[in-house]
Amino acid sequence: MISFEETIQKLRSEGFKLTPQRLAVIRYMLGNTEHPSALKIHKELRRRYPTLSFSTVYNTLGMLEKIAEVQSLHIFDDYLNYDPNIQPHIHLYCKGCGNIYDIMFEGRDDVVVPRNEIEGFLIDSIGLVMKGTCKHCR
Amino acid sequence: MISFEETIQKLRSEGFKLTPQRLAVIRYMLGNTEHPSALKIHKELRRRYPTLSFSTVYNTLGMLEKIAEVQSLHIFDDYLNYDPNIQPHIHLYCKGCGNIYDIMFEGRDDVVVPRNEIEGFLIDSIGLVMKGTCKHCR
DNA sequence: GTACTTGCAAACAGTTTGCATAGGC
DNA sequence: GCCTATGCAAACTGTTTGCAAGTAC
Repeated sequence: MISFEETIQKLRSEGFKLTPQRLAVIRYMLGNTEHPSALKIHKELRRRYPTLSFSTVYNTLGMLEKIAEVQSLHIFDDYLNYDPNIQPHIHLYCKGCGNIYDIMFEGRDDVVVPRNEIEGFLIDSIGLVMKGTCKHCR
Repeated sequence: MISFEETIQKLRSEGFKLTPQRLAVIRYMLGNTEHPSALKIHKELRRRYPTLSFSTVYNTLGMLEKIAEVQSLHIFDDYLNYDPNIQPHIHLYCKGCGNIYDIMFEGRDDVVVPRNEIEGFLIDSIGLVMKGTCKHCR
């Protein structure tokens, strides 16, 4: 998600209707670096849109994920987090403050993943999954 | 999970009882590089242990995870996979054959994560989450 | 006016739990 | 024999779906 206009444009061109609920989710996610859960998004937006339902939040996030304006993250066991940053990047979850920090590739073609420490962050566990095509299947 | 004896030893010393069901799960996981799901484990073992229940499979996997002889993996959206390899390593899931390949750190202190290709594997997406403690919380 | 979207409630699926019975030690 | 483990079924939880009413276009 780069800008409001670009996202709106893409939705229009794909035939999605611009409802107030969808626009609210889009505005909430734009530039949001907190990696909110669906619950958090729903709770926050409900203050201004009291009838906003969970299914609409999920529907909108699913729509944004389908047009690649948002990605869902499996950081915790029991729910998903959503990220408007769709560039390839790395997540550091701090067990102390609960923050989720981003490390970008920043134009580089690779990132060095250390076993112990990265940018002052002390690593307990590394979960790295890549999806794609193996050499036998190419 | 390095060996049968070492795992048995650890369970005994932690006060866990060695039931046929638990031994079956342990034998099934030992050296298994397929990253099976609980469903797969249950289905396979049920051929020899027709009354083996899902809850016992989950209970046993939970026990093995607690004593750090197994780790659970969030590779897919809808279920967990289990891995007896508890060394830090990387998973490559091939959309073609469905295999999950391991890349070990192999004594090194870091792994270079490229954006496009690794060991002949063509990368579509990278999911990397590290958990630990940030510099402010140390 | 015609779809598509919403909001509610019910369904869904993987995992977890409660409890009476079974069995390791 | 004691106490934990098992197996069944029911509960749980985040997410998804069905459908009547509402609304963007």
